[in-house]
Amino acid sequence: MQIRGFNQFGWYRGLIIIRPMYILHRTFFIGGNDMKMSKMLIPTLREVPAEAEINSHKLMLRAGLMRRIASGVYAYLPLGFRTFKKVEKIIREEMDREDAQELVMSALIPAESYKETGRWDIFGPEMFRLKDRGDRDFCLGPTHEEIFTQTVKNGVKSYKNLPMTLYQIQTKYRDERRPRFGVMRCREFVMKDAYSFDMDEAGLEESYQAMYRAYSKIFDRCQLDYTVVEADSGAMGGSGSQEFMVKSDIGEAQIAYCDNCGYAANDEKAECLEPISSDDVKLLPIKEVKTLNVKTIEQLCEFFSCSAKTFAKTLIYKADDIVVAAIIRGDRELNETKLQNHLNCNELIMANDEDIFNATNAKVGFAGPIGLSIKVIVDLEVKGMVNFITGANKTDYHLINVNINRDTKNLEFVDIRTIGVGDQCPKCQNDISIARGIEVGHIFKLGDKYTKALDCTYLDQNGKSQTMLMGCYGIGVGRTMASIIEQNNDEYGIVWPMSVAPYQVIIIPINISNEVQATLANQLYTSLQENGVEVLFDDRKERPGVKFNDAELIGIPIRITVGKKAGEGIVEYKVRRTGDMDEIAVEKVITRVKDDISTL
RNA sequence: CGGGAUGUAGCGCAGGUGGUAGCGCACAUGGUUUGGGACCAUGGGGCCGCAGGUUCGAGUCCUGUCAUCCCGACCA
Repeated sequence: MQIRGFNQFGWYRGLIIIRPMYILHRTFFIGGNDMKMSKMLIPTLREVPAEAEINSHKLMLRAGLMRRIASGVYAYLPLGFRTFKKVEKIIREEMDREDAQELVMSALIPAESYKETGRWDIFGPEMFRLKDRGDRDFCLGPTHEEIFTQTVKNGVKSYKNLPMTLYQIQTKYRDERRPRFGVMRCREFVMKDAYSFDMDEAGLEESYQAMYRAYSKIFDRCQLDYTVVEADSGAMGGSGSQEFMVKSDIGEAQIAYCDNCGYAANDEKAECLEPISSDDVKLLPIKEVKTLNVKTIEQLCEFFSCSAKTFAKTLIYKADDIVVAAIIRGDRELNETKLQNHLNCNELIMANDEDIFNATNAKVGFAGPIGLSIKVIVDLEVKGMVNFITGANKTDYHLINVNINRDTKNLEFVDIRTIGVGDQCPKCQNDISIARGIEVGHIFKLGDKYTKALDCTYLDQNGKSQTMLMGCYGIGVGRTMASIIEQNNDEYGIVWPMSVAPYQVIIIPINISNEVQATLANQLYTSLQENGVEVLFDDRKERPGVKFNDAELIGIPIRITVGKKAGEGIVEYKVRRTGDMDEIAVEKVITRVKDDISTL
């Protein structure tokens, strides 16, 4: 199927016009010429706006990098936009190095594109939807698998053109239920998304590894401390995916990692091993116990005066309208991703009171594995539990001394719990550690999920039609920028790595009204600019303290102060990150700056 | 979507029991200052989120609504 206005020549013509404008703007013009602070929009704040909670968000507002437009929608101000463009530039360079081709798709997308793969419905309320004047459905693109696949389908016919990786750096729209933490999780955000198209598995693997290399270099160049973790690929299908996680306490994802063997995985994905059961405990006969109004695990612990580990809790879920039961040890957390993958369903929600009553014949709080007629999935760990307590499927009753192998049959045993502290590494059995991370990048082997649905094929050497295999790869640009701040700040403000600093140097004349200082500072400013250094000139009629504080807040790596010794041709040179400070002759500034730019 | 909180000047906040809206910072002008967020004087800036209601009178009381943030649920 062809999208209107999107035929083979249409999109190609579009590229010719749009791409040069876009690239010129974003790649080469990091900024204008006059970098005098007295005329620039850098609205720093002394106090933290009430809207911000985490460090990076507070600092981005205080340093005048951005402002909120609506919940989850932000504007980047001049200083913030410079860093933003630098991150984009790094991404662009590393993508290009791996022979990915840049293009730009539209953000406004007709519904048909998503209807064919079913995602028009699957996305649900997370997709921003709108209609044109002819009442046709459109959306603001949340992600572009369909569009890229269609474009490649129409533009690539032969094995001779493969493999091919395309990417764009473009604004995405997702109507998040709860935007959070400034640009970390927002509703309008810029994403670098790339899509690879290959002939076979081996090719996909190669394209995937190329992106792995590119991503590692990108985050290295941003000086981020990150880990690559195994990620869940269930809902998207495909054969594997990894996330690039920036270690941070404010991260929304939990990572399970092993210091011994290097295993690291998102906790949605991390496997839990089946514990070795000991057989020397005597199995006792089942007994029914009246537990009037004792429903929760806490209440049960108190009632039976024992720990949560002696219970098996039964959770009732609705998987695409089918009611199922999931059983895990009382103190464990159910991993909904694992359960959803096992059930292979689109939607998994906790059942309501009515469904629970119909399924268990009892009020909420008294469900158990024995006598249930619905599908029951039991966590591997429960297999080894001896004489445990569980609901009796009868209001106000529990059963004690239940043993799953003895007392039930035909249940499915699956790993459905979330890994936690005290668990073992699935690879080497050492103790696993848990940390939090911010997902800044995700690489994904999609396989034929989209190419098959959209019939994206090529002709092989034998003239036979084959389905292409696809990978997709995303980086959140704003999120990366915020993560850099999250990992690089101190009590005074941001400490930008040189590679992404909005300016490399800031010149501060102590007293701009002093002619000697003003002249020297101006000369220095001009000669640094002539030498290709990105320099900010604080020519404001402010007291020194104000300028120093602002310079530190906005995090410029090198500060040059022109003060008392201006007459002798001596200035003060300070490195933001280390705090190292010394006085040097003006003539030596250029060399020193160039040196520091290449090493810091 | 459930729970909690907050909306008063650009930012941070104060405004018992109703009586013409204030403070600090920021901003403008003049002056004195100039190596770590100066001081003095003068000045500008407000539909107290919005809409109803009660009242002679509402920032304050009542109802509704919108927005923002936090916790949770959810999630390419």
